[in-house]
Amino acid sequence: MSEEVAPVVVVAIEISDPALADRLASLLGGVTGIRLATPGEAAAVALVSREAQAVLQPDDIELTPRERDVLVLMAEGASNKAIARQLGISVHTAKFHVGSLLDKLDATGRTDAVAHAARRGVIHL
Amino acid sequence: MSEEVAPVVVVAIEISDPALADRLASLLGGVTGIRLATPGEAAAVALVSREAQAVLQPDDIELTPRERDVLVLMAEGASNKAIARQLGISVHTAKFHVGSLLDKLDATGRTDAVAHAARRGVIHL
DNA sequence: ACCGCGCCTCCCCATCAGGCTAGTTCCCGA
DNA sequence: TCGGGAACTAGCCTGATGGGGAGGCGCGGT
Repeated sequence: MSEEVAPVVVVAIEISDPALADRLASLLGGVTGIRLATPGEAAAVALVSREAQAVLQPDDIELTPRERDVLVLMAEGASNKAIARQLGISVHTAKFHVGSLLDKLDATGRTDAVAHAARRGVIHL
Repeated sequence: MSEEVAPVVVVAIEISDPALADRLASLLGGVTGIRLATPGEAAAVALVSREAQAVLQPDDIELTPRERDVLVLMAEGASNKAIARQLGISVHTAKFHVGSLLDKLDATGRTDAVAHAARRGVIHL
């Protein structure tokens, strides 16, 4: 992006455990002198898992079966209309499920929701 | 948001560069929720140098620098307005870049674009 | 000098997205 | 038997999204 005058260390979080990764991200987010690497960005150092995956089980966010259906279709880039058609439901219902998905995944939009879900291991891209 | 009894994450610093290691140690020392591992202690995660790890990016889809910037922001769920603001460009230009991104990534929408990019290793979530 | 391309700006416009309130069934557990 | 949650449907509405065209500026290669 730009030359860094201040010695800010860019840290990439590369941890398989979504919950732990999330926690570290929020923990490090507010530290001055450290910046979390944006996805795809080259980082100076990386945080990697050092222990067998024992810390926390990937806390499966409690999604209803229907929400999972909607989520995978969203990850395919399907619109609400497409979701409705492929699931045999109305667009309103599709939007309903998307809405609660955004809520549960703490996302601001469907793109954010898919990214969050992928990061936290709820789905695989 | 619920407050969980979050255990302190033990972080080991395994970086060959003494200056960088030192700097990270002091930066992380004051972060609540994180404790630096004493030498030999079992740590949940480790900070490692990223330069050693080769950047494996199989098929780099030819994206312009600006498109990469936009893509990264898109992956974080940013709207065109947010992209424009964070990149210091107009919403129109943001839409322009998003448009060519959709084109190059063969996506039907921004969610699809991010999913494609993640799948093809252009970015990692 | 010329062209192509990255990058930027602006316009219009149809559609989509997401938040809102408000219903309906069905089924399970207290 | 009476909730309550899941699943579904619906309307309304504002803002976001994405496709289209039409330019301008700077740079590097031919």
